Amino acid sequence: MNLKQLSQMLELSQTTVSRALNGYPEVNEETRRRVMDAARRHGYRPNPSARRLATGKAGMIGYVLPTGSAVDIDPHFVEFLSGLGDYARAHDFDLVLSPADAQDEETTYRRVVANKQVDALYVSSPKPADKRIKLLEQLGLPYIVHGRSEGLHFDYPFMDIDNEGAFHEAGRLLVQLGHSRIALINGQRAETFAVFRERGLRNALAASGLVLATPMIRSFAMTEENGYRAARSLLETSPRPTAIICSSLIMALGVVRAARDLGIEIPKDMSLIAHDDVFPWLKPENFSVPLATTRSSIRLAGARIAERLAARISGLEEGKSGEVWPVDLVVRGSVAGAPTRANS
Amino acid sequence: MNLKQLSQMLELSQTTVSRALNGYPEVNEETRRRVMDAARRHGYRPNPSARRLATGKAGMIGYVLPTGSAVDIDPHFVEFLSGLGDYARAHDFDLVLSPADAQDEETTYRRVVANKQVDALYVSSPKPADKRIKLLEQLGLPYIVHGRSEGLHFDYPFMDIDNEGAFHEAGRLLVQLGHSRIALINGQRAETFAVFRERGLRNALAASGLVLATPMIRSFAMTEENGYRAARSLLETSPRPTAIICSSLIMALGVVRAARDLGIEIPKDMSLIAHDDVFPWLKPENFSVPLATTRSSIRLAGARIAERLAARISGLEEGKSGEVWPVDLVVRGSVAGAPTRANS
DNA sequence: GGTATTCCCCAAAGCGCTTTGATTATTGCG
DNA sequence: CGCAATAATCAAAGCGCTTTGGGGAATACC
Repeated sequence: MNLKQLSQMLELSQTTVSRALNGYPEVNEETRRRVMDAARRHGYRPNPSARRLATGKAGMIGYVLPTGSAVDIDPHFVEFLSGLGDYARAHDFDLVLSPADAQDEETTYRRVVANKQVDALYVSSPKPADKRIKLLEQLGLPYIVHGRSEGLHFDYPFMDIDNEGAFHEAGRLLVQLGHSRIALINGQRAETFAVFRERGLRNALAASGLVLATPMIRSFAMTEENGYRAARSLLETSPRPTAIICSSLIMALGVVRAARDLGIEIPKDMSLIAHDDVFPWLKPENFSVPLATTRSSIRLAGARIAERLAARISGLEEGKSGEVWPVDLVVRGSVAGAPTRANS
Repeated sequence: MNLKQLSQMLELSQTTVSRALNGYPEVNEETRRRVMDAARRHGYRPNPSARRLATGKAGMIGYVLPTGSAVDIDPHFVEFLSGLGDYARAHDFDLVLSPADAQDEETTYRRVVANKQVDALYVSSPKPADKRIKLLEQLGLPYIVHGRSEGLHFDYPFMDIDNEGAFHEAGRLLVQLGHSRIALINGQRAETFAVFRERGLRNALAASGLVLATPMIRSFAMTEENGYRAARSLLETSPRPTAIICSSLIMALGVVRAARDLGIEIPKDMSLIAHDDVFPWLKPENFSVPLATTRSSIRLAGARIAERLAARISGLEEGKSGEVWPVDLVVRGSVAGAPTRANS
């Protein structure tokens, strides 16, 4: 069933039917009702390709997916996607993933924009001075960044959580509990969130006259194995840290394993706080010692970004406004006062 | 730069230019070279919407993504996607995710097909007698199922791993090591893979005159927490199982935690084997006791499915052939002989 | 030499929609 | 009553591509 057939059936022109369906004012309300009704009854659905060709609007939002044998999409993505998908379903648009060579995403961005394949894009895992943001700004397609870049000389629309504040809080708590040797196991430095988290922790320590020394920082891709290695190398120094703050629950698994291997008890010998993006399949309260976390649902972020993208597409949202969500600090059994000298 | 401009520039008709570019035979090789060359130089890219409208081909493959507040996309999906994305990038097509209400995926499938939004679909997590397969068969769009259904009275194209064989092997190994009380912590029964795995294990036991009794089976969504609960409930019975086979690495985390809580040592008191889909962020060899696994890369499966979908789209692959990949059994420290009576 | 092939290329007709520019009723106003 | 304004509809022109159905020129065949 296409427009032509429908309009013949109604003995109206395609123009009128099209307008009736798309809510244009220059059509009699009675007629509109008739049209809407017939469309529903016959299950008429405008052909998206035709509509796209005519309007230039795609009804889809896009994401450039970095791929390559060396590239691992991380499991956070799927949670984010859940949120995005929820909103997208409710508002009837699809998502296009355009795989790109991780070495050369620019080509793909340009292609997607030039072809008008999508109405908006979202950008994730922004790096400091991220080129993709510059590019999109220049290409003029609506977009939102999930996270933040740094050192860009213009504003851009983003949605981020307060990584700095979160790790500041976490650090402050540890300091209050008497810890002074606090280590950080972070995600890769190339990611802006890692920069912010480090900064937050550093400032928290500085506020009490403490220093976050380079040897107390590890930055790696967030795998269990890297968490283990980082923790091990930290805990084998002397004097060892009495507390670790860690950027992901998955890494925290490795940290816990390292502590166990070394006979270090949590929280007696060492406190541990990790950032929790809220996975349904791995919960901090179920760690052998319930894990204190800085918590923020990445899924909700996905839904919010979808919402804002939709608003931008339809012109309801403009400007370059950034949005920063606060992060909860959830204290659980993995934190305790710093061990007394006798223990350490 | 569009076809019209390009053809004017070359002083050729759009027909000829189009044909030259798409490799049709009725064009002079010399002309073709000229055209190809000009197209490259001017960065001409056919507008996909127009092409789609004209040909009905979309240049995209689709996936209907079940969503809803109660639905969790599981982390396996992202690994699968990595593989799919790798292939898609290399062969220049995009992926469309169409979010659907998990309660009513049919509507979305119909829409996607009716609109010709994609050239092919892939279906994951098939259930026994999966309705989606019937529907697609009837709608006539190329598709491939990742996994298998059961009880369908027709053939369909699928790619699956040998779940039955894998758990058969795993079971056989345990039996050979003297285990007789073997428990299964499985994924949800609604998933066909869970049915196959149970069957594999059951047959392995039966081959030695043993029985996989219902009280020795647990079936839940594959989260750490469910792994813990299942293991706990199994290990608190008496006599308790001396070995557990578990359907996922994530669940295995919970199993290990349960064993630890109960003071049960792996592998001395209990052997453990889990299925490993190969995540970059969680590796079985890094469990506190290296975990024996049945291993199969879900990422490779993604790439293979993309390949087959592409072949189907271009008519290179036909028929309903299923493809079953063998699964490696990787023995590591988490398996040992059954404990002697004194220990159990 | 004339006719049949083959080789290249073209004009034009879609694909299904939106939108512009008119056209035909209807109503309002002096 | 006549003319302007308003409302409601339509025909037709794109959007950028593929593909059908020819057609002219060069080559082959008898």
